[in-house]
Amino acid sequence: MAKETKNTLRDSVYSALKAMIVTGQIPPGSRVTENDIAARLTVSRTPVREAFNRLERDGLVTGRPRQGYVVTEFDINMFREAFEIRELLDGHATELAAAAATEADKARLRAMLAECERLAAIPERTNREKFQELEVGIDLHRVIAEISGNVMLHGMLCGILDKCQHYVWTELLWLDEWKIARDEHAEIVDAICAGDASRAGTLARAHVRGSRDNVLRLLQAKSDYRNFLAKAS
Amino acid sequence: MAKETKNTLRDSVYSALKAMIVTGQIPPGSRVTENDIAARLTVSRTPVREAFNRLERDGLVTGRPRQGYVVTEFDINMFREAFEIRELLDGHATELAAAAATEADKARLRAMLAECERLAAIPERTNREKFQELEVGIDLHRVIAEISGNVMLHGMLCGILDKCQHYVWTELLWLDEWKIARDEHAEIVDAICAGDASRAGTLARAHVRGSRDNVLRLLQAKSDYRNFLAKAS
DNA sequence: ACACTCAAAATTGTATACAAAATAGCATGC
DNA sequence: GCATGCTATTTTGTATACAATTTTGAGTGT
Repeated sequence: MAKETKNTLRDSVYSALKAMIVTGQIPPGSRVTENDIAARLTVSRTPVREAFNRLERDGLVTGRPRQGYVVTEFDINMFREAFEIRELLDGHATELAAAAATEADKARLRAMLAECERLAAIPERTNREKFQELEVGIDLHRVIAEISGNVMLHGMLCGILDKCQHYVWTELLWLDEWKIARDEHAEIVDAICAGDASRAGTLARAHVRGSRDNVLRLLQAKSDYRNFLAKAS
Repeated sequence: MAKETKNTLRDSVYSALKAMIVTGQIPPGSRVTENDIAARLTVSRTPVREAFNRLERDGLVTGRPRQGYVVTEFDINMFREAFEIRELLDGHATELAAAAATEADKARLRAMLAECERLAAIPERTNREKFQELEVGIDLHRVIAEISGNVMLHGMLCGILDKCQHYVWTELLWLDEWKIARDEHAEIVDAICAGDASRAGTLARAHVRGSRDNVLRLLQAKSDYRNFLAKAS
């Protein structure tokens, strides 16, 4: 997970809070107070405040003046927007990666695929192992963006993935389209290794659209269910 | 310029600092100390620190622990990256805008074009009026992104434009391709008003590539000149 | 003249104290 | 019983004090 402990408290608090949010330990919609976090991490409020500022800029929490911070809740529309952008950025990054990947890069991607396969092959695996597979699958996209060589593109894509990761986890965990994603990842990596930028990009865009459809279908079902309950009462 | 004075000091400081950086009052590469800014704005260091945190997240300043903040300096490569992303995002946003624009939106765009024309027609205009024209030209892209309806896309594009705006200003001010940009803007707005998403997107992408070429050519010339001087000494 | 060391100054990082505002709870009136 | 208004508590916003670290510069020795 690349859990780097920086030398300043502010960075530690930022990393810790971000991890708690991304992994869903602090669920979306929950109110978070400075004193609370400061006490939990045994630091003063100052570094906590600065961490909140950065998280707000990341879009992971939203804060209104004098009303504190709330872990950002995504609605269906925000997901639609995020995936729309991801299709553009991820597609382009994958094209670039196909043109720029060194042998070491290709080996790295193949290793991540193998790790996914290994985790998928475990019989009667627990949620922990499912989470791990999802995480490696998401990291694959981060690494591809890194290989693209466009640092800004990499940063922006990571930002979007961070914002969605928790939802992707908790939602997709119950879906059974895992093998599809694995196959698509394998195809993308293949195209990159073959240096076929055009094919890699097309595959990546289709993959993002597929993920979007899965997530949106689930969220829509949830929403419909809530409406049904509301009408019934 | 949409100069909104928020109710908290932190936001005011953030806006003020951002404006100073974006307009080049604080030139790129210059070191900025907390005490300095705090004194200039007659506030304590606390809100200044928080503003810095956000600006760092925006990429407008870069800070290393215990070494303070420096206004981010863009090199040629960062511009290449930024324009590469802008081509994707701006192109897509323009496509969306062509499909989503209401009559009020179209009127707004046409008004901005007219304002550009008016500023361009002023005889013997000063730098101030040139700046204004550039600013409206950049704002046009922000507004198009807003009309697209994708809030996240709008936010990301504004972030990129903010980072580049100062450079675009100071560099392009000396170029004479203004009429080209005006004509391209007019064509884009025409396509949007006609509801021709495909054409609007294509035009927008070509326009971004054109801007990129202009900026990169200037920066390259500068860089070559510096190298020439270095070799001569 | 140059390099090196050590101390002093400046600057950031953190904690805490105080002020302002919002929320919550209670009491009062209808 | 419910709504309304006030107070009390909680929580954020800002300022300031202190600690830690980096930078600067003077001074000394070679």
